[in-house]
Amino acid sequence: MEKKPELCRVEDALGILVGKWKPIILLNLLQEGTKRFSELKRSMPGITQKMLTNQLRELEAEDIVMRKVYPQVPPKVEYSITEYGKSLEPILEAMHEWGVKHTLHKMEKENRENIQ
Amino acid sequence: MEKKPELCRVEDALGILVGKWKPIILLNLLQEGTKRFSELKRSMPGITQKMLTNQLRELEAEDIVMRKVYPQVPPKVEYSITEYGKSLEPILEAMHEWGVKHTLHKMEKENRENIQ
DNA sequence: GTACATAGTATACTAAAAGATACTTAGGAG
DNA sequence: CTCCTAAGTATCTTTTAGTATACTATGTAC
Repeated sequence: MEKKPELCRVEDALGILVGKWKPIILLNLLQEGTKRFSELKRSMPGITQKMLTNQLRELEAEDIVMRKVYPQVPPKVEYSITEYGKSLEPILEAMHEWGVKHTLHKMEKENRENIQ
Repeated sequence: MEKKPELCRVEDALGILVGKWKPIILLNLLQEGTKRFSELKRSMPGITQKMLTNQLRELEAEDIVMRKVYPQVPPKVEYSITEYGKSLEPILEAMHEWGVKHTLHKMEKENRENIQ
């Protein structure tokens, strides 16, 4: 672990991943490659137009997501993960694995508590 | 990457790490081993009593942090990372490394934009 | 000329997280 | 007896995140 907390950049990574929909968006795009706005929306039941646009814009600003506009009517906009964005994959993977273990850990704990 | 988004546990890990002070607390305890409440507070300028208690309680509830009360007056309470909590270290480490790269990436990007 | 489609924006609202500030508890020092 | 200490609680206000709903632009099909 880093010895100089003042140089700690954990929060930078966290800042990019945090947001109710960002991990879902990233996982979605990592799995499917490229998706249109409407496809993304359909695959995230419950998200509003505004939120999806919002979160995509933030990811775009950090160079994690690419936005490609086709000059057509009705509009067509495609989103995909940038090469740079793919560097987040190991972190997401590690978090997912940890999350799975944590779910088990919590279940075990609950069992112990219920027995006593 | 996991093929079944409905089984995705990324958010569980995220949920535990998120909070304005949690990463700082965790890093602090990982580096220093065990600390008293007041020591933690001193090493985090700007945090309020309430917030520190709050975040520690949440970490304790997830079995990440251990709380040891000495029955004295004035009170003495020590906090430390649990064995289980240490399993978060690789994630924090990965995030820190990524964060460092991201800082460089952003600087390069800004330079490119300023030149043009 | 009206309706439809997609990818938005605008505005108002609610809920959740964080911050500021004051109060509590009980033994020991003076 | 009054003050000090450490580790809290309690209450209130502010800030930020997220939701709901309505509106817009424009080429094509009918």
